[in-house]
Amino acid sequence: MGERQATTDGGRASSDALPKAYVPADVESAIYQRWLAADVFAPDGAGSRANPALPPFTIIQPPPNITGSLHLGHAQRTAVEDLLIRHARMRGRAALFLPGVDHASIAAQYVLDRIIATEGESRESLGRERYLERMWTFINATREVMLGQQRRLGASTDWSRLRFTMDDGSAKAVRVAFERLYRDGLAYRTEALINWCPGCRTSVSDLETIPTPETGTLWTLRYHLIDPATGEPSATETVSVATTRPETILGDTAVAVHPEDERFAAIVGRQVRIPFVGRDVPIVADDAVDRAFGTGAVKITPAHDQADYELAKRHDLPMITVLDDAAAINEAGDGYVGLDRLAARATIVADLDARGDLVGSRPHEMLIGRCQRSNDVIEPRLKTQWFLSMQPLAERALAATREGRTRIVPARFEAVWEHWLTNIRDWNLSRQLWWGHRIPAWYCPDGHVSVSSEVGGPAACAVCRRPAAELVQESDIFDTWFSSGLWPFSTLGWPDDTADLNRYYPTSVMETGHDILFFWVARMMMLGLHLTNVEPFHTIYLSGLIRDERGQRMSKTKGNVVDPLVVMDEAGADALRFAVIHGATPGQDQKFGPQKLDTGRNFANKLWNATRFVLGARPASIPADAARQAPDPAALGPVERWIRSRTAASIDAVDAAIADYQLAEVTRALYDGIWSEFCDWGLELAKVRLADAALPPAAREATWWTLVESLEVFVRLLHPVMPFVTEALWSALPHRPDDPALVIVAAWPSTAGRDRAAEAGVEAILDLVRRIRNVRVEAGVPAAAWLDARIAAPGDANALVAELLPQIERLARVRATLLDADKAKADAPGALSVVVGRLQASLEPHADPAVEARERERLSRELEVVEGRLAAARARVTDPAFIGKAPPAIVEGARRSAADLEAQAASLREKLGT
RNA sequence: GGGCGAUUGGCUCAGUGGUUAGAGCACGCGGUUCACAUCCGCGGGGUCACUGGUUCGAAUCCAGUAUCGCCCACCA
Repeated sequence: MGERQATTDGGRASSDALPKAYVPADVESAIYQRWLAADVFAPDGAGSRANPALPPFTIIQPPPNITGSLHLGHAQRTAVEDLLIRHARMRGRAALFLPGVDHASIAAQYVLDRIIATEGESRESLGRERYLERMWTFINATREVMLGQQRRLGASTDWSRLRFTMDDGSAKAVRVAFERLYRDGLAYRTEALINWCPGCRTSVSDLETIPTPETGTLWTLRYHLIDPATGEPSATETVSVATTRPETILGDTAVAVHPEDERFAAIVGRQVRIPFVGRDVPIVADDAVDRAFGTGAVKITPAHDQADYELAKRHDLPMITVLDDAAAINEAGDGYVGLDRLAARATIVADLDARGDLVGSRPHEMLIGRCQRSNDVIEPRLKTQWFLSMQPLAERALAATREGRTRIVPARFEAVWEHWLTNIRDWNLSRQLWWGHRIPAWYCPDGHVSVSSEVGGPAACAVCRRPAAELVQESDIFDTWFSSGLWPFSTLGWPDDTADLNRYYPTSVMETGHDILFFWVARMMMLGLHLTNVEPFHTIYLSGLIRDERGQRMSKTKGNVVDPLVVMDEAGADALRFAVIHGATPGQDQKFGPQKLDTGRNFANKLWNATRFVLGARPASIPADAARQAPDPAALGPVERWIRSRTAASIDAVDAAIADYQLAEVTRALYDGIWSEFCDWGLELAKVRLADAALPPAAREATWWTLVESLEVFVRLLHPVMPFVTEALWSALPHRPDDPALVIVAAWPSTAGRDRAAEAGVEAILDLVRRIRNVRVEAGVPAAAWLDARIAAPGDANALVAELLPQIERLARVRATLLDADKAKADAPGALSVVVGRLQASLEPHADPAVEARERERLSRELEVVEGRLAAARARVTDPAFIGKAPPAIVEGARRSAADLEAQAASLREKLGT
């Protein structure tokens, strides 16, 4: 299959092949090809090492819109998903990461319309068939760009299962789902008030209508009451109403007042005449009217206002549509027919003024609904459309999270989830677009409705059995989110009873941005529960949004979109992945600037060079092709035990962070573990034994195998975050015969446990080294100078210090003499004193009075600090409230720390001679 | 109008009750240490937004305030 066998051919311990710095681009692409060749992405691929006894782990990728190239937000999502998948894969789970693309009907049409407009064409000029052909050409091009970006990022998606929301499988799922929902009485067709976008010429959902603040005008105008005696409008009796949309008076069918408003009590039940259209309409009383707003009386336009629509239904008022598809006045608007809504508004205001019925106007702050896509002002309109009853579906979705079958990360979004699902309104499924799934409903000349999931439609009218030839299919298509809502199971073969559906459904984690929690996640949950009877995923992981350096949302119109490809060209995919995961606090937006990439790039380089060093430091007694072996326990020194224990600590930290979805914490733990501990201290300490020709070979071999072992663990731990550099290093490291050739399918590390005693012992020595370095600098000792040092350690620490004296010498740049524990006090005059914990050192610089003076000053400052802390510590341990109420372990800790400080202060005082 | 989030060093952010609040970047000083200058060593820098409360103990819990941001909502 691949160019390698399933296992390594033993070690290849050599640094010759590794260049001095990690250079990503060419390495990355070669590695991706190796993964593909080894067939490791598919959970059932030839290279899979999944344990069949373990449950599978499935992530269905949120399908990006087909319309364009990916941005940093996609890169972050993919990085997070891929991290989870790679981790699960290494844990031995059959890990399916299923890729896909969304047809994005309204967004795609919007983009294509603008493209063809530059060619002098339009939707209408092309016609439905040619338009759709054009769309397929368009998306076939963009799709390749997007998939290339995913590969570049290292997404370990199973390309054999790539899906598209417009492919045959999705189309079938859509038809069957709709038929089920229709039969179950949840999908229904009715005339209702919908959000109409005149620019896109389609209805849009509530979620796609963006409330936008705007300063409009609030006009006050008056209607004349009908004189009951004459049946004609009275010249004197009027009622004033306030409106921001005067053109809608053409569709007014009532005036409403509050039932308890005494100002209007006398006229409730009377009629007013609507100007221009000459219609007489009633004055009704309704609680919904706000007495304090405007004049207290409100004109009612049921066909073009949500609140008016609700009120009209309560009062059984007629509903008159006055706007057409282009939002121009239709034939109901008498003298204004054909005028655009805004032109009509101006004309009507002028005409009212001319009649003397315009009472006044003032600027008015308000929220205007605008189209998420085209930014046109949305007009509410009456239309016959398909809707989906949401309440029964929402209840099950709510139960799933309330009862813990699905968990939302971070948990605070559960409150948002609750609120939205408990106040949910029915979903308008119909779109007057062409690009998408056509609603599988057929109408017969008698108006009967037939819904069918058959490709060819129903054989006959479901009601009157008229033949299919006489039926006409609905021309509307589905809201693009309808097919998206089926995604977790349509991708696995639903509605067919497929092997994939049985094995990988329900899926594991749904990762996506918190901005589409309602658009998408809630709908997948509701449709999934209804259609498959099970929660489609057990965890919803919500990512934050990526913003630019100034905290602004990235958007094409702002021109601040960062192209992941450009970023990866500069710093590599690993660096980008590290950066976006490093900032990935669940649900929290992150700002992204180029400087954040440096951390990841440098980190990859650091690990790269650490590996180069280790490979190059192989003792001559170990053959270059030796298979990896565990270090001989009998030959381990304190340093080796410390390295192994700290490596185990890193495993624990990473495991805990992943289990809790604290992915940023994963990068932090690894950065600290690899750089600050393993490289800064582990390797430096290990160099001493590796270079000591006087030691028996077994000791040096144990040190080297310890380094190899830790490095190998770190490479595996880091692989889900930085897959490329770790894969490159994996092939350079020696392995056991049964290790796989690729780290992507290597086993996740497990810990043999910590060695707390070794950690504490070495940690104390590291503290001593740190303090010596610090003192040297403060005393102005030249960095290159070697000082004589006398080191004192109390009884039980003495042996360890003795054993690690060479390491202390190297790291602190001193020539050390270890004093007998009994005679530990003797400081030479003029020496630099170091006191840390229970260890002491005195350094003897070249005789220099200036250094001596600085040294006394330094010790006084240090004593001051120690005494301050000591005072606080004493106060605490003598406080009866503290002793009585704090847990014993805390009290004990405080006592110990007070005693240490006391000893330290005493020794400092002695050195100062006070 | 309701809800949520943020507020910690110059910048970007960790840190949900326990000694002395951390990191990266930036900054200052020093460095030809044989893995790495994409580096090494040392250092300066924070009354944890504010006010009050709970507690032996608060950046952390509670209440309120302020500023910024987001979500939801049919005052025409």
